[in-house]
Amino acid sequence: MPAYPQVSTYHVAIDCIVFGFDGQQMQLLLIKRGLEPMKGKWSLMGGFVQPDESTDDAANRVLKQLTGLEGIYLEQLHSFSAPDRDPFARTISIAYTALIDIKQYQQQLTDDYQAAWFSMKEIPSLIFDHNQMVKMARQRLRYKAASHPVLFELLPQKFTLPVLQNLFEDVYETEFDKGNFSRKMLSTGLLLKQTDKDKTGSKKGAFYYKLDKKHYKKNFHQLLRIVPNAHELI
Amino acid sequence: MPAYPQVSTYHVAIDCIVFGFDGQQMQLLLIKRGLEPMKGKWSLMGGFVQPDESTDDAANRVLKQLTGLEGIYLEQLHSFSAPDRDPFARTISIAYTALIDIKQYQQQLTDDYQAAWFSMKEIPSLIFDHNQMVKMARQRLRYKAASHPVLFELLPQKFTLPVLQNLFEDVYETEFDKGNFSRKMLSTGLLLKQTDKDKTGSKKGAFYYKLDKKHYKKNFHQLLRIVPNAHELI
DNA sequence: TCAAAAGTGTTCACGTTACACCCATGA
DNA sequence: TCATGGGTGTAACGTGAACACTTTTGA
Repeated sequence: MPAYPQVSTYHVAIDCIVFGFDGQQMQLLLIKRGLEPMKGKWSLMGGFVQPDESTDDAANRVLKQLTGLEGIYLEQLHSFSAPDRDPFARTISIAYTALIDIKQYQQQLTDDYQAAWFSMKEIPSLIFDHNQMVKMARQRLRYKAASHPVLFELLPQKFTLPVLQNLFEDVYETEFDKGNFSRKMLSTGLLLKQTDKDKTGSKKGAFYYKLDKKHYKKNFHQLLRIVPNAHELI
Repeated sequence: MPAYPQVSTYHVAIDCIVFGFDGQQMQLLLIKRGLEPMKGKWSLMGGFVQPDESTDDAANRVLKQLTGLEGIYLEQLHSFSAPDRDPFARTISIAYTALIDIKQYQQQLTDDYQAAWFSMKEIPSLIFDHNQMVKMARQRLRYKAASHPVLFELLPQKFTLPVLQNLFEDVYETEFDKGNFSRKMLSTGLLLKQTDKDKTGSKKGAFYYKLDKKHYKKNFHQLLRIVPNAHELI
């Protein structure tokens, strides 16, 4: 491979901050690192970028290895490049945020990677700058979710308004008025009411909704109004 | 330098999307590339990351070389990593958005780099994926400026409300009602009215304002309300 | 005194919030 | 029938948009 003369080269990795939602709380997927240095410590899922792939490709590949899922919602977060972030060798890492439906995630491969879900309040000390990555990912998710309907990526196809509200409340660490929440959410035109109900949460039962993919783009911006006092939270 | 065995390494570069504002229109700073391939074509200012620096460091170094200025507003935009983006050698580039006060920019070094300002409508075809970077930078700037007072970085210390309005109008490619604009802007508490006026624009003259650095953080979020119909623009 | 730009005031409509209320149903 | 959570109604309030109006001053 050609190179620019007298210009250094470095390892380039990707790391994935994988969020899930169990119906009550956001969860973070972590693995036990299988590589020295720091082998056996908790870590984000990551990998090195191959010569024939972009960092997006690499993130998708690594996520498929971990979860068995394809077409996961992925978004580049930030690159981390402190010269000493990996004490063994100079490595620049591009961090990606991934949002997955926790129920879709097949546990088949969990054992291979020793993966586990952690609630946001129980996140252990991670290798390198991974804790910083997680912190940034959460912040960015709040920012993004205030104006884009990304949080639906964390839910199954069918979900109820109370569950959706739980999700928003957990992401923004606040409580919403249920009346206002449901009215605002429905007013976006993004939700299609189903005929069946989820009766696990209450006697009356809550109607299921699906995301209206047709109107997804058109009403993209509407979520700005979902988060009350968004300016204080973002 | 140690390396992980059997893991490829690549060049890592930074590229800077440098925005300025001449009082009427946003401007983009470009240079004529001094390096093969594509020597002599218009390009963003960039450079390779050195072994002892982060990409932030590299961006600051490169910007100082170009403009002679330190402490410029810099923000990481995105990394670009298509395997063939640089046809000569595999290079991952981290793009940075820089906002500078065009009047502070000393033209001393312009000739060395053959730098020139271009209005947004006159941007030529650039090397590699640089046009894509510029496009993304503009989009992100709109997004960011809707909720953070970043556009002030483009103005001199003292500026008038009409000039500020021009800036917002150019960034969002729309027109604001001057009455509503000034009321909203002043209501953030970010602006300190000066006693002197700028009389170049009108007979009456417009009062100068300065940014109130004390309240800068406190009222950070307030700009959410500055852009009317922000949801349609972002 | 007029033109032109800066800046102020006022109205109306609408979105948001808070909170009271009704509904459905399993135990 | 009552407790519980789902869902609806509504009045008070605040904000944003539109636009008419006043101010200032050089020509």
